[in-house]
Amino acid sequence: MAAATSGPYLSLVYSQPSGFTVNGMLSSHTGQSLAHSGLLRGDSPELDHHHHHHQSHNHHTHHHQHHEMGHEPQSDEDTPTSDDLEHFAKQFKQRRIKLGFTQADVGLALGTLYGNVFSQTTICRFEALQLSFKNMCKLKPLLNKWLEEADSTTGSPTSIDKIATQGRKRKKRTSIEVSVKGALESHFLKCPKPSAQEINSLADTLQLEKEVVRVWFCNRRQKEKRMTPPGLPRTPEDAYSQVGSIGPDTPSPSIDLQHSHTFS
DNA sequence: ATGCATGAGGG
DNA sequence: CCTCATGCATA
Repeated sequence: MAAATSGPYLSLVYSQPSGFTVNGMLSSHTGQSLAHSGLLRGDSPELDHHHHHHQSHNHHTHHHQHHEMGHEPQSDEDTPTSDDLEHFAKQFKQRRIKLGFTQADVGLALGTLYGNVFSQTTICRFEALQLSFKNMCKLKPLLNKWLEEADSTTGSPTSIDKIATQGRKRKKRTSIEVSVKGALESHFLKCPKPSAQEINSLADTLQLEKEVVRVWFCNRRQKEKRMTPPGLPRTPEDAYSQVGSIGPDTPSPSIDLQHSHTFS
């Protein structure tokens, strides 16, 4: 291991992922195979304008065409609610495990099915609802589709694929000491969006690179935007109680963040 | 399962 | 610079 701690990472050529393999055509499709449209991972064309859609809220702006509703939650073409996502995530994980697949397997399978490969990390975060509401909505259909395939396909020959991405040397993960983390968190509470100057000062005080501090704040903000915000104990306790008189569902963590758009 | 990181897109 | 989607590397 010649990896030094926090060594100078050079900007080498990056083996861009654009060479996504479009193979993976399952030849054992009992049903009908579908031709997916090549969608690069990095598209993100959906830019919610300046309208903050609240989580757990449907804001169908222009949809005067055909409205079918009054039955099951989310059939295929409607924005799910936070609760729907939560339930789906649970179901998904359970089924996935039952079928004997790992999170990594699913990520790969999605790549084979749609051309969009996902990492174990993303699947994990989806199951744990640790993604933004929008991101969850985007991934749900994909995972749902996978579920159908996985359980319907009897003894499918799981195809394997290798994703060769990574030609550039990634900076080694900086390990921030617990005490330093605590300091950062304190500052975050005071000011979640410090200016460059503030960041510089902090970096100097904590003896960290400015970039590290900046990124830390960015990541911290993202965490606040997750569906399952940090510091919100899901009371893992009393989760094994299989009482038959359980409620219809679990209390939805309807959280509302996302605001403060008042310049600096 | 999660921490730190990269990169695209937008100002 | 920020947000946001995503993931390598690591605990």
